[in-house]
Amino acid sequence: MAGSHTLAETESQITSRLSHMTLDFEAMAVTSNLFRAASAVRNHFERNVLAESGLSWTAFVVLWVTWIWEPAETRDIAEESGISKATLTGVLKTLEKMDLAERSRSDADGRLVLVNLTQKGHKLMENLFPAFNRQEIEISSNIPAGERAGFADMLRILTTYTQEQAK
Amino acid sequence: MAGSHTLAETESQITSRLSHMTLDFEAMAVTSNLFRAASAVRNHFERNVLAESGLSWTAFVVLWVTWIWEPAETRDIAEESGISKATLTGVLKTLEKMDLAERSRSDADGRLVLVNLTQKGHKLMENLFPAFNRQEIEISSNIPAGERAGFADMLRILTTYTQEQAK
DNA sequence: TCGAGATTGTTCGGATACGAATAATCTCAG
DNA sequence: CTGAGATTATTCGTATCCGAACAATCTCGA
Repeated sequence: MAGSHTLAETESQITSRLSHMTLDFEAMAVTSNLFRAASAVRNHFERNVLAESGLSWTAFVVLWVTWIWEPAETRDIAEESGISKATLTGVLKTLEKMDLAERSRSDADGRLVLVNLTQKGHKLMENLFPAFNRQEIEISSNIPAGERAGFADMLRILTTYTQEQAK
Repeated sequence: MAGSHTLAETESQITSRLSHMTLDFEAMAVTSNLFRAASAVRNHFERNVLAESGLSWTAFVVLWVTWIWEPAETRDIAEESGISKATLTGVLKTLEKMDLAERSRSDADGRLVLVNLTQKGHKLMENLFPAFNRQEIEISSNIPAGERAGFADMLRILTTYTQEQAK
């Protein structure tokens, strides 16, 4: 959502379309900006950090989660990555094809599948993750230092609330 | 990214994996929470507002943008919706199949395609959008009223910065 | 006028995304 | 010990999603 129209233009258009209604533009800005920001930041990472490694955003997140919790169970990876198990199966296929991760059956529970990074996968993450964090610092630097924690808190509040509603 | 692990657990794991590096966890929290929040809020909308209409998130956004700027040029819809032109072609096919939108060639410029909502599309949006805004208000109410505008501002700052970098 | 270059929407190939159905495995009450 | 029910990863069908290649159309200098 990287619109070329200004906020004022958009509000004006919306008002003319729904002039008979009362709308909360501030609430609209909160969610609208949330999606625009997430999309823009994600594209930024894909272009500036992930592009050269040939990883998609999701593939990187899966690789990252696996790297942190290795050996990781697929159900946990899916949960932590925010994707369905069905999607994860496909992403793991891609990562195996790239020789970055590998699957193995759990001895303790035959239903479970454990995921590990290959040596190539480890090497990649040891370079990629610091590069990622450098970009995170660069991006965060646009928010006043004193407000960063509060900003992160508000984001977490939104996450918690919407997830709570899901139950 | 809706993890079951606590922030402290994750930080501890990361530190043990990259103990030889200095990482900025606050910057990490900013971007990480941004994606979690966007994902959670989007899922919330899909379940609570979009599910009954059978619209995907993207299909709704495209419909919304078209509705506001109608008749809308596809290049603008793609830009405003944050998707590629290739993706838009597919989504428009879906919307046409659902009899919610329709395409037509521009008389002034034969390369352009103009998009309009059908009567059914208008009717849907006139019900859907207010319902959407009600949810936006509900979600935003979790952020103190005095901080909402500042929060939206910070999100916009992130969007502007990362898009600026793209040039 | 005309044609090289720019712009636009579509197609194509491949990856991501999910819900539902499925097969394999485990649990645990009886 | 056993089998009904629960849990897990995969497969299947369908819809996104994107970059690259493409065809149609427009622009504008010579």
